[in-house]
Parts: sequence; structure tokens; C-alpha cells
Amino acid sequence: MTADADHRTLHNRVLAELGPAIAAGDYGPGHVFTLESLARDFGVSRTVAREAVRVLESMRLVLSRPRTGITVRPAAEWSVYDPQLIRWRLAGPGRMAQLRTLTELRAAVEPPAAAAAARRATPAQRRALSELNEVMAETGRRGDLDRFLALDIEFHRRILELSGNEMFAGLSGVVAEVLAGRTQHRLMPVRPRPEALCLHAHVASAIEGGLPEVAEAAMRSIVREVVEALDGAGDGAPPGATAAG
Amino acid sequence: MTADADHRTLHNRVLAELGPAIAAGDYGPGHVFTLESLARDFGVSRTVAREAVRVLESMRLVLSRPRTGITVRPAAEWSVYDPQLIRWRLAGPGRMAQLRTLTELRAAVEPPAAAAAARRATPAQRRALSELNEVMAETGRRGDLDRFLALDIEFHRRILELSGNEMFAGLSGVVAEVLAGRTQHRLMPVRPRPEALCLHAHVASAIEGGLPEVAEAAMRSIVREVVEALDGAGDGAPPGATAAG
DNA sequence: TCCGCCTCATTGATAACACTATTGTTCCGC
DNA sequence: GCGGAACAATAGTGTTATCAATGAGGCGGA
Repeated sequence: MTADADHRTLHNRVLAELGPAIAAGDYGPGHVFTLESLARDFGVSRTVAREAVRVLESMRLVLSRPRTGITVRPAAEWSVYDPQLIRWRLAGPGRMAQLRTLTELRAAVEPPAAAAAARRATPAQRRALSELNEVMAETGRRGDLDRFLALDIEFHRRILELSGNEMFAGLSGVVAEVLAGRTQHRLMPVRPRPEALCLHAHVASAIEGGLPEVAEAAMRSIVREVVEALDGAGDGAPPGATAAG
Repeated sequence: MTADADHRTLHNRVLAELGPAIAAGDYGPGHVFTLESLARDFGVSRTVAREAVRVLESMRLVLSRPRTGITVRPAAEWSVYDPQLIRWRLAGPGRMAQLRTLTELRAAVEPPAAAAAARRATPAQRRALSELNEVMAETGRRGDLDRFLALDIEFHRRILELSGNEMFAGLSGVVAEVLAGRTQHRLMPVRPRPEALCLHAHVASAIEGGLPEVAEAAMRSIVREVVEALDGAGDGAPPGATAAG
């Protein structure tokens, strides 16, 4: 997704190891670190350990208190929208669960976002979206799955941005992650289903035509299929013919 | 909302001053700080300044690079879901704009969350929600606005939690902020509208009865009213009779 | 004009220290 | 025995000093 965390600095490397471990539940809520132990275990200075802890603290993963140490907080208190945390969880054992919650979130947000785009986008933006859709459809029909995925991500990302709501736009990384993750998990057919392509076309033309309700309904159809596909598939169950979304 | 940022520590106090300033746009994208200047301006050591910068960096508000300094990033790249950043923006001049985007987000998420709650909540949880709704309605009818606000927040928070989706649950702070903010801005009638109370009752009983579609539709009615009320009201325009939500 | 090297401002990292908050313990008085 | 006050141990918090690494911008040569 977005430029991965910069591993040039030492505290980021500590973070890249400690963060995923906590996110994965290796250290349960209530587990206590000390700066001393972190510095020792990671072979870094206290200062570097402190900077890493600051970041974890701002994500509400841990609580740092004098005399007590650095305590892991219960997962319910974490800042679950933090892009870093999302990435960590997607990289860990909770990947499938996280993919589910993110897909449900996507299903909630994208239809209203499409409606908003139909209301607010400029003519040029509408046209560009339709053109993008056509390239995407053509690529899908050709069966170039990698390139199709990239275009699909771009399509959804652009709608979120055209919604004119930065909170919606802020989820574009999440959507990219979900779409890419779904492909990795073979939850996608080799060739996108014609019905799905058709629905995408409806979304694009409804946005171009300034029809919020139509855009919202079409997008709702897309995400409904996606949610059902994910619900149907067990943890790694074989896909039937699923959506393209 | 959630326990306010801890102002006991020095770096948090720096953050509490610097963060809102950047969030408010006092320093435009591209503006460059140096650790030296921050340390001097805030009268703290370089170490403390660095810890504050680390946090700002993890929120993607700034980029810290050797030889260049600390650069403010364009707002489009910020982690707009970070609770701290949301609080800062709600405290600043962009308050009304932020309240709008958050309300739209709420409108997108709460109906599906209500549907999910109707599918997944336990019998005890369903009953408790209905009881909460009754207390809330009674308080509303009595006209005890402060207490009603608290109960209303609790009602919506609980639905988000019962949805069983931590991403939905993670927005409960946002919803609380929106509801409280709306009251502060006098966008609420002194006494909640009976129709709004009725809709809340429908949500509660649909969840209790395990009727996802009904719960979703009722919640959609609630948030539609809220969005329209906010759209209608200019920046600080006087309220008509508005929703309660 | 363009390429490559050099310079140096600025962050990155370490270490050693004093300060402070929190908490577990002890001890006193009731 | 029990409650509370005083104390001490143990972290994190904050400061300072010092050096290493980096990379943007300038300088000079081909």
C-alpha cells in the first residue's frame, strides 16, 4: 500500500519488529516491558527504545508509566485505523480476520462515497473515471489479472477521493489492501466476472451522469457480492466463482 | 471523548501545542522546522522535541529527514483517523468542516453496524440495549438534555460495539465527538423530537428482534435526518427543529 | 551543460547523569 | 489487627554532551 514504513532509522526497525509482535498478540494485554529490556533485547540505546515506545503509545498499543514500565493495552483500546497497525495485522496471523472487518467497513463506506462522488465531482473528473473504467474493463476481459487489480484499485481509490470527504478518501489505502489481499488469497476468479464489470460500468456512468442513488445502488451491489464471497469462504476455502470488486 | 492526551509529560505538552497548530494549517505544507528551533521555541531539550516529532511523523503530519529538517506534509497525506488528530482539528478553525466529514462517515457506518448488531449480539446484550433505549427516551421526554446526550452517546457506542466489527467499534469515539459537538453548536432542539426517539426505539427493538434490515433502515433514517440538518445549517446558522441522533 | 566530488548543516544515535512520579513496604498509633 | 503516614526502591522522564551518518547544494572540472 502507501510507502512502507521507513526502515532506514533504527527506531523504525525496532518498531517494525515490536509493533507486529504486539499486534499479533505475542504479548497479551497487561504484559510489561521495561525500556531496559527493550534496549537490551533489540540491542539499541534507551533513547531509541523510548522513541519506538512513544509511537506505540500514540497508537494506544501500550501505556508507559513511571515505576510500572510499558504495559500492553487490551486490543479494544488500540487505534485500529492507524495504517501502520492495519499493515501489521494484515501481515500477522490475524490477517483473515482483519480482512473481514476491513471488507465490512469497505462495504459500508463505498456506496455512500460513490453517491457523494456523483454529487460533487467535476465534469473532467467524471469523464476521467469513465475512461479509467473502460481501460479496466478491457484489461479484465483480456485476463491480465495483475494489471486489472492495479486498475481496479485505482478505480475505487479515485471514487473515494472524488467523494470530497477526506475521511472516505483516507480509506483508499485500506481498500487497496483489501483488494490486493483478496487476490493473494485466491478469492478472485482468474477472469473478472462480466456481471462485476457491468456493475463497475454502472457506477462510473451513474457518477458521470450525476445520479447519486444509482451510483450508490450499483456500488452496493458490488460490495454485497464481495462480502458474501468472503463470508462464504472459510479461512482458506476454495473459491467458487466470486465477484470482482 | 476518550481520556484526553496525558499532559503530565513534557513531550505531550509540546505535542499538544505543536500538533493543533499544524492541524490548523498554521504551518502550510512544505514548512520546515528544525529540531533546534523546536527545542528553542518550546524551551525543551532536543530529545523531547524529537519524541514529539516521532509522534507527528507516525501520524504522517511531518516528514523528518537528515540535513533537511522536519517538513510539514500536505493535509491529504495525514492519518485522518488518528483520534488525536481528529481532536486537534475539532478544537481548531476547521471544526465545522471536520464535523461535516465525520457526520458523513457516521451516516455511512452506523446503519450497517446496526444491521450487524442485529445479527450478532447476544440475547443479554440485545435486552440491555432496549433497556438503555427506554431510559434514554424517558430522559429525553423529561428534557434533561445533558444526561440525554450522555445516554444517546452510550446508545450509539454500544451498537457500534455490538456490531462485532472492531473497525466499527473504533469509531465510537468519533460518534461521541460528533454528538457532543452538535449539541455544543446548538444544532439540537432543547427537547429531542418524538420522531427521533421513535426511530431509536425501532433500532433497539429491531436489534433485539434480530431484524438486520429493519435495524439498518431505522438507523439510516436517523442519520439521514442528521446529515440533512447539518447540510441545512450554515457555519453557525440558527437551528430549526432538528433531529436527535 | 552536465557530472561528480566536497562540504557542512541537520538529523540519528549513544552515554551518563539528575529528577520525578508511583508504588510496595514498613512502621506507628489506634 | 488494621488504617494510614513515612519511606525507599524502581521505573520512566528530561538534560546535556558528543560523535556518526546523511544528503542537499555548491563548486569545479571535463
